[in-house]
Amino acid sequence: MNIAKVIVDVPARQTDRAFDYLIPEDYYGLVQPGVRVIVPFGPRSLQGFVVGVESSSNVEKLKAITQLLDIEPILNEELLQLGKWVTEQTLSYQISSFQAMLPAALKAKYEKEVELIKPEQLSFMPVTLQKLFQQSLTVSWGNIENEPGLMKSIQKEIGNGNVEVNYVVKARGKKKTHKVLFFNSTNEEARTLLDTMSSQAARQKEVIEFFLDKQIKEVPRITLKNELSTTDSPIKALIEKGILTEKDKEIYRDPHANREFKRTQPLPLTEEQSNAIIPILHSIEHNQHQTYLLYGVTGSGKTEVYLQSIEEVLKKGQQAIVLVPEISLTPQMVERFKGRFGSSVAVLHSGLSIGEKYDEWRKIYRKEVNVVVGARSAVFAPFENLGIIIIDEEHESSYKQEENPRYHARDVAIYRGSFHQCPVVLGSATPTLETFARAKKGLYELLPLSKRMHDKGMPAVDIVDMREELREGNRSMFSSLLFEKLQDRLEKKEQTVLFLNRRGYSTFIMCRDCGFVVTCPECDISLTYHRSQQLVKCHYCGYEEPVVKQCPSCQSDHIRFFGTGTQKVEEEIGKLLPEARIIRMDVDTTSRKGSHEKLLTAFGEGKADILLGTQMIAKGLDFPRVTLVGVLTADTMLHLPDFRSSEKTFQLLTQVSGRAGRHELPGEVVIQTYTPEHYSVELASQHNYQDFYLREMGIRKLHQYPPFFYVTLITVSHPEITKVVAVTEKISTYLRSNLSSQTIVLGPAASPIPRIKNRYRYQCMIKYKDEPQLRSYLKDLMDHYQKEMQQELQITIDMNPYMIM
DNA sequence: AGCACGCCGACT
DNA sequence: GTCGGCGTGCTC
Repeated sequence: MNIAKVIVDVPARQTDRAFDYLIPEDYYGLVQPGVRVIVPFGPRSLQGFVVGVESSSNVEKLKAITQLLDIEPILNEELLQLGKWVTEQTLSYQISSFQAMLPAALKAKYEKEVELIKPEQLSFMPVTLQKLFQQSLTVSWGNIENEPGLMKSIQKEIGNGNVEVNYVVKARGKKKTHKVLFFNSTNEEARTLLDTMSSQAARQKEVIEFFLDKQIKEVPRITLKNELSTTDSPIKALIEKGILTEKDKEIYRDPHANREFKRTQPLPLTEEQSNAIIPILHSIEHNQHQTYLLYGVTGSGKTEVYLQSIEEVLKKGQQAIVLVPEISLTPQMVERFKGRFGSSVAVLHSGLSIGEKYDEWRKIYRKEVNVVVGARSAVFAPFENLGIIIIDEEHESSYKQEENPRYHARDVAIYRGSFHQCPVVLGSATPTLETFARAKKGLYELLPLSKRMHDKGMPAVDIVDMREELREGNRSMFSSLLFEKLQDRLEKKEQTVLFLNRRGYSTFIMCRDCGFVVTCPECDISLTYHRSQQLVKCHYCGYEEPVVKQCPSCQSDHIRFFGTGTQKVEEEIGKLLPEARIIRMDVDTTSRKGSHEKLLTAFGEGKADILLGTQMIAKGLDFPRVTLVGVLTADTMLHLPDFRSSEKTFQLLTQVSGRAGRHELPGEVVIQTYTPEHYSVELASQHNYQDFYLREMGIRKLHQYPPFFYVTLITVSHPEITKVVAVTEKISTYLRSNLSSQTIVLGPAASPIPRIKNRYRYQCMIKYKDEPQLRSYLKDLMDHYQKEMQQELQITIDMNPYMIM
């Protein structure tokens, strides 16, 4: 058993398999599946994952593992197996799946450096080299690659055998440590010590007394110095005498260090909640895998059901994973879990730094916590005795990873739930059609919560037809109804949330004389005007340029800004209601770390009357003084070329409406739209999921979309349009001729965004009911285009797309 | 992904 | 003749 099977850190088709390496004698028994190693690969050094250990290999000339990075496997058997499954399901590379399961800190960083191996030859080398190696024998490649002269001399010395190129693997995540002092004596020893010590050593005595007083055996050096306001010298003396020892001890960066969480007790459950929790508790008790759909409106008390289920799991000595959408990982949510379970909760979300995430992850890995609350990737938390997995707001699109591996957290959760024989609870007021259909079919168990807590009814919703407003001469972005209510709230000192799904100032800029539209030179997308910076930006590639005052095509100055973004609304409110205090939340105001939280806290403290924002304000917020919610244009999403657009609109509107009146004050909702008759708008205003579900299912069935059919989307991109069309054409022909006659292959068709960053994009959509061979055909396709994909051609395959772009 | 190897054009 | 362009194929 001295051969290791290693998956190396090269995400490419040709290297997506295990390579064999010799295990050096020193590492016998230590190299086991799931550990990370450093191995030579061609001329380089790479990080890799050991996936197997065997006693023989078919390869003649084996190289040996250079370094072992983990003493304990970083991926246990279950996770290795899960990684393989994810790879197969999503058609990605094994290495990508492994990396997706671990915190970024564990991903290697590579550096190329040159080393002077014969220092005695230095004096014969050019002065430039002598200077270069003056400080150290190794110099990073970055220092020389941009200096052609230096490069030449280095190359010559490499030829002479005096200098060598090394590829070093650098760890990214550093464990943060601090110095801790350990007290080695018993109390009695210490007392006799105190007597025998010289009276000169007053400071040292103080230190010993400190340990005796506090009855502790260890203390961080910093703490000791602060408490006794002493210096290093007495400590050093004690260390030399052997009374104290000093060690580096790992500490965790605690993102919630300065926050107190008030401990909460389980709340009495309503009858509905009790009915919902009974089957879950039953599954927990009997180690049964079952997927539940906790179907409850906003404010119906889903969280309490989660909390009490987890409590049961913890009582059994098992662990729990709670997934929440990235955006709702607000302090409010974290607070509820930390409040109930205290320090046994780890929190994982994108707001943490790489180091902080690593720390939280290690708490899980070392079983120091039993509960993890986190976004999508937390589904891979390395717990070994899972008792429950909860996915809150199951319908949220952020559970789908939009890069390789393109996995859906819900699928992973159910897979792990089956492995651990534990329940998976999906919670939502507006479940995805797929999930609700499965619940209806009995594949999942439906647990309804129909009533809002504290007998609060759903807020009243008014739909305003903006075409009507226009006919009556109201050209502003506020209907008279919404404006009236807005004024009313300002007078009553109550708060309003305004929702608009577009950032920036205006959505497109057109010349009224010749019809010229300002578009991105690299993407076929109109540019958005950002007024505060006087720039136009592309929301897809980030391109920006100064705003034009004259039409670039006909020089006319009849330039007009069409469409409305958050910036424009902010400005407009400023004009109409100058006394209103507004907080604007969109990508532009929340890109800095922590700003998201800061803005919400400010709003919660009543520092503003109006919260204006995009998508990101729709979820999870719960502010008692919000009594009015306005949706400025409900149909922005409705007309996207995506079979889920109605569903997404319905979910969003329902979600937003749920923000109003969650507490004592009754809430009102105003939805402005140009298509008031559309069923997603109408049914959302009535909070009527059931009818929406039936209506939408009819449409899905008619057009052969999920949940009736599976969908796979292939996107081809290349700088030349002819190439893109040709390849997409070939792919669809190939699939058509190989797949069953019930399967529908659509395309080639231009993608909804036909060009991004100078690359043309075409798509081919496969709709199928049963196609067991599909994955292998797609693999063959990828193999066939492998060479071209190493150059300009890009083919992405999404086995269950959530965005058709 | 890198990198070496290898085969064709413009130059000391 | 050689230096260097990037197409091709390999990495245990």
